Amino acid sequence: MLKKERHNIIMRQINLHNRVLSSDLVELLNVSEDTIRRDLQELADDNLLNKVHGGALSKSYQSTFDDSKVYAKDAKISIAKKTASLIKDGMVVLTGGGTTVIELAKQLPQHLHATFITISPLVAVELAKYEKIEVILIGGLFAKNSQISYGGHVISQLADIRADLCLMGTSALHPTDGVTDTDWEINQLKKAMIASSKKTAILCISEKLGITLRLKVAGLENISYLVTELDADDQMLKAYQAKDLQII
Amino acid sequence: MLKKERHNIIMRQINLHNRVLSSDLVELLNVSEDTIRRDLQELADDNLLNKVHGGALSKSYQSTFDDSKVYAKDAKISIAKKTASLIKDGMVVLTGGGTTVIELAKQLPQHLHATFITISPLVAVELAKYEKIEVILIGGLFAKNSQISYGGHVISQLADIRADLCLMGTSALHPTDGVTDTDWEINQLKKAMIASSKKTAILCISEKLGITLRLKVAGLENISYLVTELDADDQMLKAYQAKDLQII
DNA sequence: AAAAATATTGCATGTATTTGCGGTGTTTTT
DNA sequence: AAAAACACCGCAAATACATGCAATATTTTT
Repeated sequence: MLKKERHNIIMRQINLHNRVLSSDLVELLNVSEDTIRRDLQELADDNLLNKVHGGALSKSYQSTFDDSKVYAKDAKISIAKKTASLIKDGMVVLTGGGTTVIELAKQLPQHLHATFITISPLVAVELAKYEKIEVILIGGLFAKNSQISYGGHVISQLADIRADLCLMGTSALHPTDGVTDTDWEINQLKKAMIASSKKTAILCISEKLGITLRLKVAGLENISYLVTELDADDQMLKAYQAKDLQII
Repeated sequence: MLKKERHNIIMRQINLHNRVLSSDLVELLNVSEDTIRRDLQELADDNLLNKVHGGALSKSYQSTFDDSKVYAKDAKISIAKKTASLIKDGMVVLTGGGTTVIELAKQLPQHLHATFITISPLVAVELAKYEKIEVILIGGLFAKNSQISYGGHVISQLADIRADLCLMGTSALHPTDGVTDTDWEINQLKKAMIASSKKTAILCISEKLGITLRLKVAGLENISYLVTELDADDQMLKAYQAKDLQII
C-alpha cells in the first residue's frame, strides 16, 4: 500500500466520522502504530487534521465539539460505548431506532466486521460509513415521529431473521413488569425483534428505570443484557440484579 | 516496445485502478525499474498522473474523497421545483435516491396528500416531515456509496407495486440510446422501478445529456417526462423533442 | 544504404525514504 | 499507586530513488 493511499484513506475516515483512533487505523490499514502516528503527524503538519492523544480529530469538528451538551447525551454516549463491547466480529446484529442506537452506530470500532440489520434509516446511514460492516435495511411503512419502519410488512420480514443480538432502546423498564411501551405498533415490532434474536440487549438511560407503561413488550427473563450509564453495582440497579440478566 | 505504448498502458492502468505500483509495472511491461520511474516522471510532468513514492496515483483519485459539497445545487433546486408540479393529490409516487430526488423531497408543497414509496432512507426522512404524505420505505441490502437499498429483495418488492409516477435521477441520457448506467445492480433496480410505474420522469441536469454509458436502462419511449434546469425550448433539447416525451 | 546524431534503456553506485522494533518516557485509566 | 495504553527516539533492514555511464535502439543526415 502506498503511503499516499493511506493518507487518503485516513482523511476519508476523518471526514466521515470527524475523528479516528490510531488503533482502528492500525487494524484497517495493517501497518504498525508507529507508521500511523507518523502518518497522522505528517497530515497534521499539512494542516489537514488535529492530532490528539490516541488518534486525530477533524479540523472542522472543533467548532461543533461542544454540542455534546445536548440532553442526556453524555449518558447515551456512555451507553453506546458499553454496548459496542458486546458486539464481536462475525455477529449478526438486529437494531431498532432511537437516539441511543444512533449514538451507538457512531461509536463502533472501525475494524468491526459484522452484519447489521436495522429498521432505522438513520442507523443505516451511520453504519454505511464503516468499511467492514454489511448493512441491511428493513423497509415498510415509515413512522414519521420515530423514524423507523413498522407495520405488518416489517414483522413478516423479521420472521425470516435469526440474529445473534438484538439492540433496542426502550421508554420504560421495571423490575417486575419488564419492558413496556405505549404504542401498539411499536409493541408488536419489538416483540418480533426479540423473537428473531438469540439474545437481546436493552439500552436504557437510568431515568427510564422503574417505569411501567400500558403495553407489555417482554419480561426481564427474555432480556440478556441491560445497558445503562450507571455502574453495574449502583443502588438503583439492585432490583434488576436478581434476574438472569447481565447488567453493564 | 515503444515508449509511447508503455505510456498508454500505464495510463490505462491508472484510469482503471486509480493507482499503480512501480513494481507491478516492471512485471507487466518487462522493463527495468529505472525505465518505469522515468516514464512516471514524464507522465507526471505532463500532468497526467501524480507520482508518489512507490508508484503513482490518478489525478482524479485525490478529489474523490474531499468533495463534500453538493454539485450544481442551483440546477437541482430548479429541477426539484419543476418536478414537484407533476405530483398531484392522491398519487402514488415511486422514487429513487440521488441528490436531485432528495432536493425534490425538500421542495414539495405542505398540503400535498400523496403516497411515496422510496428506496432511499434519506428521501424517506425528508418526506416524513410532511403531515399528509404517507411514506413507504423499501428495504434490502444497503449500498454504502449511493445510500439506497438494492439487490434482489428490493426488486421482488418492487414487483408488487403499481405506482402512478416514478421519479429517478440518472448518470446519462442520450437522444437515441436513452437512459444508461455503469452499475449492474443499479441498472436492474431502475428497470424494475420503471416497470412498476405507469409513467416515469427522469430528473437530469443538463450536463448529463448526450452521454451514453455501458448498460442500457430504458429507451426514451419508456420515459414520459424529462425534467432539466433548461427551458423546454432550449437548443440542446431539440434532439429529445421528437420523441413522445414531455420536456419540462 | 551507410554513417552520424540522437534517444532510449539497463546497470552500478551512492543516497534517501519508509517502516517496524526495542527501549524509554509520558499520559490515561483503574 | 499500579497498570495499561500511548508517544517518542534512534536504529537497522528493506525498499525506492537519482545519477552518470555504457550499450543498444531509433531517427536523421549524408
